[in-house]
Amino acid sequence: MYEKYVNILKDHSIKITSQRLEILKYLDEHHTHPNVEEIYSELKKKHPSLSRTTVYNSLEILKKNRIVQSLTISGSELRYDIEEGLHHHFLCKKCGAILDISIACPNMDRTLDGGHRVEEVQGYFKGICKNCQTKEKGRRING
Amino acid sequence: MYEKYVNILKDHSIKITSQRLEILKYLDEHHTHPNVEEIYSELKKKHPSLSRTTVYNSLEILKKNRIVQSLTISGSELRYDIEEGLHHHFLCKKCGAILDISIACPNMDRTLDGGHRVEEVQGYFKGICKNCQTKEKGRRING
DNA sequence: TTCTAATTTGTTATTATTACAATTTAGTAT
DNA sequence: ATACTAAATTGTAATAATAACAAATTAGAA
Repeated sequence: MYEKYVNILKDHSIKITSQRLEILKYLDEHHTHPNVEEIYSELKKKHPSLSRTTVYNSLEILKKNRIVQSLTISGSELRYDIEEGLHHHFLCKKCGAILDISIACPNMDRTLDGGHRVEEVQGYFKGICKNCQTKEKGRRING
Repeated sequence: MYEKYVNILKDHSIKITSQRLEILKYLDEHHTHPNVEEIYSELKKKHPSLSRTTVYNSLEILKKNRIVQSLTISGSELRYDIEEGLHHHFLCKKCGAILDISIACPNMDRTLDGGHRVEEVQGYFKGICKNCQTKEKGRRING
């Protein structure tokens, strides 16, 4: 059940702990780009001894190993995402959802003229998501 | 001297105050993407009565009017930038500098398939800037 | 010049994150 | 299997950015 996550940690020579496995599993099963608080409070339900600091520490080591990435799109807190292929993100200003956006971008090959060495690329789009637009229309029609 | 900034505020029907003019002038003359603290402490030198809250409030109203934009690239604090044509940003992980990047990106036309209405687009690149790379090389050669 | 709503100010509150020290544990060597 | 040690976990306390708020001030209209 946790084999997949055990292997990910092994591949990166990261010490295997139940906390790290749970966090990794949570991110793998919830592609909602949760913040630390959400990860912490959800996992705390099943593992009451979990500490917030451990969530911070674990995400940090996973990040250093490029297993997860942190998003600054919200502006007030970091959001976390399993790294699986380059993609961009869309933040809905109305409902707050952060959605994956798969678009081709010529700049995502991590090179850049100007001579800077690019190691990370993040594309952030903000606006109103499809779902919230539908709701808007509905409200207008119905009064 | 402040005419340029007076006009910008007038064009947006924003009440003209000396604080707003100074903040706008500072951003116009310093394209270093400063944070609130930097703007505040710099302007405080010449205008000792300035309050940090005013800097926050002023930037907020300038942002709502799309005169300035805030960047979340640093992850720990908002950085501010005068809005002048779409461009991307590069953050140097070594020296912390945030540099403007002028690259063409097909996604920057603010439309996006998937049905989301895009109102803002920000491209963040992180790595080591040209300048810091030069320093690295120099150090290696000299010992 | 007067008036009023908006702005500025200073302080206090909130929230995300980091620092730190004590306890526990994973994984290696015996 | 056992003992050992460095690393991880935990809980608490500190820090830093931002927001909330109420009183004093001011821009701009009447």
